[in-house]
Amino acid sequence: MTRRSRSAAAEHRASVFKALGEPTRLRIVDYLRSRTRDATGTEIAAHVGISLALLCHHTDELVECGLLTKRKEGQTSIWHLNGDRLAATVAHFVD
Amino acid sequence: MTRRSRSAAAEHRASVFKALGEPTRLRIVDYLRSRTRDATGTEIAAHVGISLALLCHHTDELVECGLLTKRKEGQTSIWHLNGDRLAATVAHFVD
DNA sequence: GTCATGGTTCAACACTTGTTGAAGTATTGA
DNA sequence: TCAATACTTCAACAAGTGTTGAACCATGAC
Repeated sequence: MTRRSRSAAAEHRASVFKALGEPTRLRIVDYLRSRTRDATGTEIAAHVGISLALLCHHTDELVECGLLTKRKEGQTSIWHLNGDRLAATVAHFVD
Repeated sequence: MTRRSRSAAAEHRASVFKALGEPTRLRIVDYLRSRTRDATGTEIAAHVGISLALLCHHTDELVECGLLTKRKEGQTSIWHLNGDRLAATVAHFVD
């Protein structure tokens, strides 16, 4: 691994931690982890206790860093937690 | 665990992730992890490539969330990474 | 078509954060 | 005592962030 790609990897790892460093977003991730199935926007918003507008803002960040993916079914958005990405990021700190 | 302490724990977990979510701080933590011994302020600042003033600012945050502890030997500050705290925080995401 | 539902985008705001350079403090050596 | 070292604190600034409410856009039911 080159110096450049190593630091790029560090930047990306930091972006995941940054996303997790916001209590509301951490609750979104925790909620998705606690379920076995993916969740709709309204489900998440209701569970976390925030508006859909705010949910959109936070899910944008979580998608940006690769922690969440979205698919649309009709008018409903369905969110999927990328567990591998999460595991890979924290794996750095596990011996 | 009560609802209150559970959310307090989540807040604290978020504060650790927030600290790790800044590339410069992540590099400080990575550097301390890569060493076997604790490091002085000048060592860290030199390795990470930042001023002592900026290092102070970032170490404050890392101490605040319990990731780092400091001891003084004369005029030198020596930083110790709290590996247990780090492991405990990310353990949540490891099955 | 009308209406409700579920989501997205926008503008605006207060607040926080990373960074810099300069000034200040404490310790050590000559 | 003088000077150097190793931080620490301060003030200031630009940039970014979380939150809100309103407006907007699709989709589905009737």
